[in-house]
Amino acid sequence: MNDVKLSSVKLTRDGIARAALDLLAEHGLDGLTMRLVAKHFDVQASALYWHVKSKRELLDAMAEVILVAASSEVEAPRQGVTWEDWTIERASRLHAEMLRYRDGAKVVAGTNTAHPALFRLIELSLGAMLDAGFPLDYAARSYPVIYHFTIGYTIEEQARLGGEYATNPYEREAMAAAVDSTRFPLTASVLPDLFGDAGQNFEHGLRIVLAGIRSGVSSGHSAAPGDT
Amino acid sequence: MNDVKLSSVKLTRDGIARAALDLLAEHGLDGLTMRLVAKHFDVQASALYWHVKSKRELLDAMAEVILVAASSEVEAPRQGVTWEDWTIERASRLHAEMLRYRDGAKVVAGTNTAHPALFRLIELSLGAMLDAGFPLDYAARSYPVIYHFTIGYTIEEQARLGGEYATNPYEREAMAAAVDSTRFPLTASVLPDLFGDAGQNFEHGLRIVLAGIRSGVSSGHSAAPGDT
DNA sequence: TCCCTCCCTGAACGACGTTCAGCACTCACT
DNA sequence: AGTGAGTGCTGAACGTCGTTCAGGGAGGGA
Repeated sequence: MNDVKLSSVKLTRDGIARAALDLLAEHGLDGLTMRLVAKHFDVQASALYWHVKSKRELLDAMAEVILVAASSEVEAPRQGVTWEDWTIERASRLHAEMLRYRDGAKVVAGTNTAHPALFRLIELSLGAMLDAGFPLDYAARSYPVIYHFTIGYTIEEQARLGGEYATNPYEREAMAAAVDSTRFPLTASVLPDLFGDAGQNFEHGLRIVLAGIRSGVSSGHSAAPGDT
Repeated sequence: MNDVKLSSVKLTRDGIARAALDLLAEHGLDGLTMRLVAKHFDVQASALYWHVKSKRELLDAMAEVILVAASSEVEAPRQGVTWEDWTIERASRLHAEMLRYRDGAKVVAGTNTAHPALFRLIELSLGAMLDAGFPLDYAARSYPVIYHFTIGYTIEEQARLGGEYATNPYEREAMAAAVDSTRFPLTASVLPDLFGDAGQNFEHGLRIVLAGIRSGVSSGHSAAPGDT
């Protein structure tokens, strides 16, 4: 509704990033301009450059807000909680946190963030995997799979939520019209499952990944050249 | 080297997309402008708008080129070839095709493409999974996991390859300096595995996903409301 | 010959990211 | 009280971007 002059709050790097994330909902990633963010604070666009070096850095700060929100206040799995359940909860939280903002996954994807909260999450995850019986180097090479799947899934999910195009090409009818059901009968019969609006598909994928990790692939095990 | 006036080839939507992909290598996604693409053809930028409705559509066309290149000339797995090996080859090809162009994964991620070659690939994949013994609805909900992981992995991989930042924050030293090895000893000891330049990490992740699919997760099975 | 369609030019528009000189204001230090 | 060094912002400007649009030349069918 009212974007303009909401606050008069002190400008900070973090505050700017949070405001930018809120503006994302209404204007999308393409519509997110420096001037728009500045207007939110009732300020000139150039004022932002005192707190943020560039728009690139602003986007990084936005990604950091999401990632930190998803990883803060995490504790190691309590006794009785399986590694699987604990991990699903962590990944689901990241999923939900990206979903809160339009194009949230695209903001996070491929951005560099070196916040301690993230390393803490990784540390706890590795620890949990060790406790679950995995070798450390196997855990280190397998843990990112969860993250990568989460990112990839959420990007696709948010692309389906639209905004990008005038008429959403992921609409049930549009998809059904695009796929020739005589050439591709299997595909046509399971379109809702493939490009699912089901919502539980994320957890389904997550469980697949975890089961895969659990099943313990033994490919070329080259131990890291460090201490023995 | 020489970007300017290479061709005098007839302008087509497809040709423009291919040229844009080539220009991506040198200029990156941010540096890819309509005027730049136009200059490659020795033409005014506005000339492109006869063949392409907008830059958004150009990006879609670029994604289509990549996806079609990765999925064309695919045949069902030949006898004796396991579903796993066949799938790994398919995913690796997509991975390689995105890797050919800088920011290739970001171009593909979340873009809508309705080319028959893609549906054909999905159809063949579903068929292969049926032959491997999976129920159709399970296959339909699990197959995208492979795609999502591939996208997520490659985005992160290309982000590490840099361009985005002046000094690459993924450099071995930069990362090592960022993580406090007394607070996060596990993380610090396996940094190369986590943010691996190993190269074989992609296949490792792929095998995990496939093992997970094979292991057959049984979560809330809500059969698609269609034919029985 | 005229006309129609196909492609492209050239100029322009508004908006974008970013820079920079300058101005008020705060606050420590003399 | 006076001063000087930051701090945080204004207002104007620069170059570039995506996109639009009137117009024009080339070529083929009538």
